[in-house]
Amino acid sequence: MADTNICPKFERALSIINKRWTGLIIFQLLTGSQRFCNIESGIGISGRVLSERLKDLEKEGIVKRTVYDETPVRIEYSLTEKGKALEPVLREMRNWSDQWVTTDKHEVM
Amino acid sequence: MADTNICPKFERALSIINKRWTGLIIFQLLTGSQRFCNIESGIGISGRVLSERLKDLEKEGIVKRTVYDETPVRIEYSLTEKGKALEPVLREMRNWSDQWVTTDKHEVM
DNA sequence: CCGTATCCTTTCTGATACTG
DNA sequence: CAGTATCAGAAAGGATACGG
Repeated sequence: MADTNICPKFERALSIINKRWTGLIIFQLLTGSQRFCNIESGIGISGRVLSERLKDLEKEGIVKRTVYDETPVRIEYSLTEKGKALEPVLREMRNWSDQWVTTDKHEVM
Repeated sequence: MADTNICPKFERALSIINKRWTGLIIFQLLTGSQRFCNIESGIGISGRVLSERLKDLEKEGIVKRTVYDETPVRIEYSLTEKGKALEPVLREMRNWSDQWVTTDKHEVM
């Protein structure tokens, strides 16, 4: 993507996580397994995009898709170890936003 | 933007930081003040977009633009307190990428 | 419920060219 | 050096409709 040379791994991490919705999806999954429609309504993402993101994250080994063979079938998404390891990142982000971000959106950039 | 209800501040933070290049720009600025062209060549961003991002970040109070009245004039960009406070976020991200991200790009998503 | 396929609109980006 | 303006192509997003 952007092949600079500062730090390839870091840049790659950014390209994974720094996509729209991804942060919210992981944030949501940190609270536990979720079904597709829960995530969808939980963060207000469209189905098409959520599907896309979940597949990306699955491919990256951050999210795991589990099929419970009940009737009707139940499918849940959860974080892998790699995904859970992102918790500190999100936590720090959360701290930062609590401290520095104002809610009054004078002008949303 | 995405008006869900999980955590407005957090979502806002994401919308600020989760834009392409922003992470890298801040990462770069954490090493100290930089001039426009340094950032530009440092991370391989086009001037047009860098200019845009810097203005965004300035408006958010994350980056400060300082004009040194020399001849020729010198302009440097640096992080504000709010910007520096992002260091832990980036640091955790860095840790995570060191631990979990592989460089072999089987297929860059 | 859990998606995928299509289509259409909006946004983003980079290249280029041009000021102070 | 430090940008801004324009422009055209690429990418991303949402809505809808449909299938397993």
